[in-house]
Amino acid sequence: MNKAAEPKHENPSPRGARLVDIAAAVGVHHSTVSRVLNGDPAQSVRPETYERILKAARQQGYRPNALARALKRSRTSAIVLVMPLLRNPIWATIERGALGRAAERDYFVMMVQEPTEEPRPPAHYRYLVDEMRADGLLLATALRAPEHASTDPVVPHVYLNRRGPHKGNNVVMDEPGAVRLFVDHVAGLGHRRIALIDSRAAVDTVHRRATAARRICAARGLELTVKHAPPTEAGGFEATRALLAQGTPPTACGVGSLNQVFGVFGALRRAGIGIPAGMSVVSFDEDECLAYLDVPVTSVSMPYAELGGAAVDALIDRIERSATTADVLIREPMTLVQRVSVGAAPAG
Amino acid sequence: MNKAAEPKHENPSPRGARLVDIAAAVGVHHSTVSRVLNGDPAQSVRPETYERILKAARQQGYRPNALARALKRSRTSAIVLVMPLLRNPIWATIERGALGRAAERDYFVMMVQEPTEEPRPPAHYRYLVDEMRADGLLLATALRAPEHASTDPVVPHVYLNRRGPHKGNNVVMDEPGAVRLFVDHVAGLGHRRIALIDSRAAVDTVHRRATAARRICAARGLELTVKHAPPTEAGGFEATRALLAQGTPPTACGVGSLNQVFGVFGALRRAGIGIPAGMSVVSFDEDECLAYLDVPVTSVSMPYAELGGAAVDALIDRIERSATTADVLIREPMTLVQRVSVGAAPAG
DNA sequence: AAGTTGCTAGCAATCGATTGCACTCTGCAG
DNA sequence: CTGCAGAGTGCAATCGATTGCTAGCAACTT
Repeated sequence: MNKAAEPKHENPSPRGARLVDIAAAVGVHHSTVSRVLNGDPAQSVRPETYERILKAARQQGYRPNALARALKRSRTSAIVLVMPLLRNPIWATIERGALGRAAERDYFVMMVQEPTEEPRPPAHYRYLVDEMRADGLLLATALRAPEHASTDPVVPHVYLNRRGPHKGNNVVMDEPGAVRLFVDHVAGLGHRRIALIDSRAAVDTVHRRATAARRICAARGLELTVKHAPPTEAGGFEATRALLAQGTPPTACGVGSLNQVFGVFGALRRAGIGIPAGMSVVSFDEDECLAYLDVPVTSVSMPYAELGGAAVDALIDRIERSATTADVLIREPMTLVQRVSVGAAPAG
Repeated sequence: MNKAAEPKHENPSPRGARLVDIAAAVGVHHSTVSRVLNGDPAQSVRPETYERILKAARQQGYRPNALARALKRSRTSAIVLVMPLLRNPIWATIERGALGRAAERDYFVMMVQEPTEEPRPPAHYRYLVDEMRADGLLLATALRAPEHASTDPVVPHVYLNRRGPHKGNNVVMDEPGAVRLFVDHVAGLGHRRIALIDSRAAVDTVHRRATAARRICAARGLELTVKHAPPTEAGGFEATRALLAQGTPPTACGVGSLNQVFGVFGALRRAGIGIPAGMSVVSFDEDECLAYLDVPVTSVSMPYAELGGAAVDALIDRIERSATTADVLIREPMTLVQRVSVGAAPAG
């Protein structure tokens, strides 16, 4: 601690100005400054004092110390977003939606990456709230909840794009709706044998899509094959090869993730199967690049930014009003982006 | 010897246990607990007391309040990562590298998204340090620094994948090396007219690549065309069309971003130009999907995770040791991933 | 003239952890 | 028996902001 010569005596603190600094400049008590700056309605101040405080605060570039404030208020105004680290662009979209909404509501978002290879139970992230780094958790880890229903002291949290063990704090996409869009479209074109290539069933969204697909296909008398594979190019490739090895392969398939789409295309190309002549393909992830592939890919476009925003809203409601919110299902706008990878079923 | 029959001091705080709670349970002053838990070397405690403190802390699941600690220590152990919100997968990789390194060094990372449509100068993010939400800034906003050299009170910060107005706090990739890899490869196959399709020149990485390309091509007597376009599929598409409209179009091109690659492919396909027969293509972003396109794309693979990690190291060094670090250039491992989108130059 | 009201503002406790300093014991040397 | 060292702890200030309560003072009411 060598005494660094501070040439500027305006601000004794090495950091920014504090309440006491501007109080000293104006000649009032710092509590008065606090009330003025926070617009305390119970406080009345002479207009002149008011102006001088505001001016001094501006001049000194006052920024409230978020730590001290949070400590006193017992509220950090920060939330943690726990996300898997995947290349899938939907996560970026969800993130954008969440960050935007959080900013609107004056919250900070701290990101934590879920190690994909070794996912942790949501309870693992409790410490962030216990250490008072944040007020609540936005859990976007992909896996379904096999864990013990956590009855320990509850930390505000909301599950994003997955369902947790309890009702009331889940914000999810209308996956059955997306599946129906896909099935209706291809069934309308005469396809009777349908496939779903998706990530592993332990992923909640995948589970819901697969369940919905089975229900919908059963109701329509369609034959369904579900293939689970890693959400990568290689995963899509292998799943497609397995599909083609069937006696009577499907003629239309929905693909759960963008990366798998590339693999599906690769496998069909290698097998000499034309798209959509030999196989119709629909992606459940919409991305601009799909329009530029050798065969532009039809996809189901889902409102991921809204999903992120709605999850933030739900979490903040829980934090601020300790509200027992209801599960949120994001439906709109969900559209089928028709390009050319879907065609009529082959005759016969 | 008071045999406290586990008086189970009901934690009066609605949040987790505090130092005073475990101090009360053990029957010592909370300052003693603090020293024990922090392993203060200047402290001597009876082994028995030591054990009881540790046990009580464990029992009550003590978590230090990060806010109070940071307030007292004047250090938050958190850094902010400011990133553009782009679909480009390199950002996810940089992020992974940064988050991993930060975790190793016991720092938290708070993400802030740079609005892509309306980028802000780095100074805009100062408030995060001024409000003591973090100790420093990792600036990964893409634009080159046109701003006035900021001489105001310095906040610890490091520029990531771009260069700021000053030396010493920039961590960048060896873009000239990447360009050389590309040019050497295609020149070695006989190409004499080369193009670079990249984002706008205001982006620092783009500027460095373009500059390097001009220098290298000039030195080798190669003809170079640089096209700037948005880092999107549409951008790559348009740039390629413009290129093909030239009297004697180039026969090999490097493409700055993954999304543009799709556009380039689309435009070449539409123009009936084969890859690599009519045009060799190299991507400056490596991604697994490139291997699965109809013509697998040769790319330059760069160590983005290392870049993110090195930037975190540089920033933390600046924060903790207020060190005047040197600029960091990430070179290794940088490789040319050869696939099939590059071929010999057309004869003539 | 005394009491009441309203405006303006200060005092001090508080949030939870850290840390320099001081204090109380023992044991032991002088 | 006195003094002193050192082990083992406690006290209280501190970080910066918030907020319930108090207090001075002027104006206004009976």
